[in-house]
Amino acid sequence: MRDTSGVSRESPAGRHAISADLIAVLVAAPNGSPMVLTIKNATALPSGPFELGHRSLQSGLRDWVEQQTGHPLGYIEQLYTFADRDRSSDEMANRVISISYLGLTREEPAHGTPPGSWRSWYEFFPWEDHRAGAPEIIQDIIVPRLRQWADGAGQQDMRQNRLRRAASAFGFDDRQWNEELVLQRYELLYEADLVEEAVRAKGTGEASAVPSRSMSGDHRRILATGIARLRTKIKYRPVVFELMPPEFTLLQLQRAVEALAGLTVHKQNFRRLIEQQDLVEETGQMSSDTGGRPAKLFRFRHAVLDERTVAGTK
Amino acid sequence: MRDTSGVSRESPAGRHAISADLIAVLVAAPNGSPMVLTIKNATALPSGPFELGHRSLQSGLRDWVEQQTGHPLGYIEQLYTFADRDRSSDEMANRVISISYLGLTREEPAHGTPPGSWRSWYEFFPWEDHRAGAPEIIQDIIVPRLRQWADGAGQQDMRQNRLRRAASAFGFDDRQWNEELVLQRYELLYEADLVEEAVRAKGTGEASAVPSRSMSGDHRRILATGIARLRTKIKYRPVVFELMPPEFTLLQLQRAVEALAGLTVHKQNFRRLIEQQDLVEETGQMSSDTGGRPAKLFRFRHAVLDERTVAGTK
DNA sequence: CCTTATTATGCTCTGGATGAGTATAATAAG
DNA sequence: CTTATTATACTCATCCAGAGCATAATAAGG
Repeated sequence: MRDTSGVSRESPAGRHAISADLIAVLVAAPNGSPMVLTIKNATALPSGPFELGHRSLQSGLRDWVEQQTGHPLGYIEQLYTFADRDRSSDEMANRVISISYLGLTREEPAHGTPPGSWRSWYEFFPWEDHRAGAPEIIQDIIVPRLRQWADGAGQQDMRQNRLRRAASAFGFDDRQWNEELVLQRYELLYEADLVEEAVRAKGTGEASAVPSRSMSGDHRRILATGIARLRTKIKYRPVVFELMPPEFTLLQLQRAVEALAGLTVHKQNFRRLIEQQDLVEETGQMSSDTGGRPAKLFRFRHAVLDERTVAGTK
Repeated sequence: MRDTSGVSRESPAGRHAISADLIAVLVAAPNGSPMVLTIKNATALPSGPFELGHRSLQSGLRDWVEQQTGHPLGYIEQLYTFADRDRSSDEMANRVISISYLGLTREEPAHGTPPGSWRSWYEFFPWEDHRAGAPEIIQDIIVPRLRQWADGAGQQDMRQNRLRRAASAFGFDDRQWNEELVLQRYELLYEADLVEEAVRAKGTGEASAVPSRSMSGDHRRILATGIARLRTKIKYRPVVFELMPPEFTLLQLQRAVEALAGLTVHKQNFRRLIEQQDLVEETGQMSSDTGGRPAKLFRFRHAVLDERTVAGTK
């Protein structure tokens, strides 16, 4: 605090060498399924070193992703920067700072795209998809094991505390399900040794993780952070449109929102909200893809972005 | 994307050396004035190198701040990570990544505390304080200069666009003032060369900055980010209490919220909101400090934090 | 003692947003 | 020509936030 301000920075003698990584949570939502780009057989998020040549972190990520996927990145947002010591397995000499980003892209690349591949994010978080009601895995597996974990606590008040946190995260004991608590839920499961990563890291003997696809390192945690951020963001900023094709029906838009939120919404109310906010305009075209009455096609009104501080959906 | 996952990370050969800085936006709000800790005669935010010895970024910042200020840090939140090339003046050889944090502390240090000193954040952003109505600086200086700037644009649609953005940021042309747009407003003024930093960086000849205290580098921008984050956060998380003494009256609490938001709130509605959310409990004591009917003293109910996903104020 | 200023606190009214339901229109498929 | 499916228009009740009115409790000044 004394002598190092941001600008008249002295020469960095005495500082340790640190390298920086970019990690991306890349999201697409083709026909109402929320996909995330993974590598290494769906065990890791795409990442790469931050090169000195880049103008900024943001542009470094954008260049790198567009080069790799061949698709433009619609929206980029920084998620979080990690430098925890236990992140890199055991190398102490050189420390890695990981800067994670959320990126939205309009479509998944058509051509095969190994080595990266798109996965539904609910493979990693099966308890997060409530579009067809609360998944059975919650009542059947998660709740009993969390109760067990709470009972395992020493003192009375710690037991109470664990139970309260579990109930509020997973919405039992007449608590309401809150779709935004993705990270809290993952962290709770981690703390209770109910995800594979926790068993692996802590070396706890009896592994009884909740069935779900795990990732290496803390990548699943980063993914949880990205999903949580996106679920809150769509409520007050019109970012869903970054995932939509140029023209779409209102039902397609609704399906995309539902895919992200993991919840269904009331159709009529959804339309009322969208239209009264002037987020979209008719193209004049109709779509009759899936049987039933043909739907009007809409496009996003880009003008709203600088018209006012714009609200999102739902 | 091909071969660098987060975990089986190969040795960092070929990567360039990078060093990391922590920058803190430290906020206190003694008797209803929002203060930020500065150094170097209020031209910079406190910052320091990130050492390898620290367990994590967060704990590194906490250790460092508590050691420097002698006061515990109630709440810490990461703001943003910068690595723009133009941040460090001209040294290209070694690049600095700056990780900025928002920290809330309960009181300003009693003893003198040079070299750091607390300043009202409205010295840096005089246009942000609307507690006594919209400041004159907006109508008298900012709006005309922004109109001038918009008129200076080449094409018609660019002129329109600039005007729309200005009106939405500063709430003129019957637009509503939105206290959360702190960063947008600063960036707009920067773009229009109306803050000293822009004149300095771009070397634009005629300097006609809006009167306000500037900072070195992009520190004022970081401060704007912190204020904006805090103004949104108090609406859905009970973080104001991190700035309050253990016991306080409801009016003191209201004054703190108003100081942060830069707005006045309806007293009765504020109290209704606080009490119906069970955020506070009576201590049984009364305070008769300032004349008038004595007020009940309250304390924050820490239990609410794990009871449920808790809302904030306003 | 009485008036005034100041603050705390209780209560009401109103408009808008939100959640949820009902009804009707337009198409395809059998 | 019936059924299934989707789009789209209304309606209704509830909740909440903004705003105002009224009253209680104190200090200070005449």
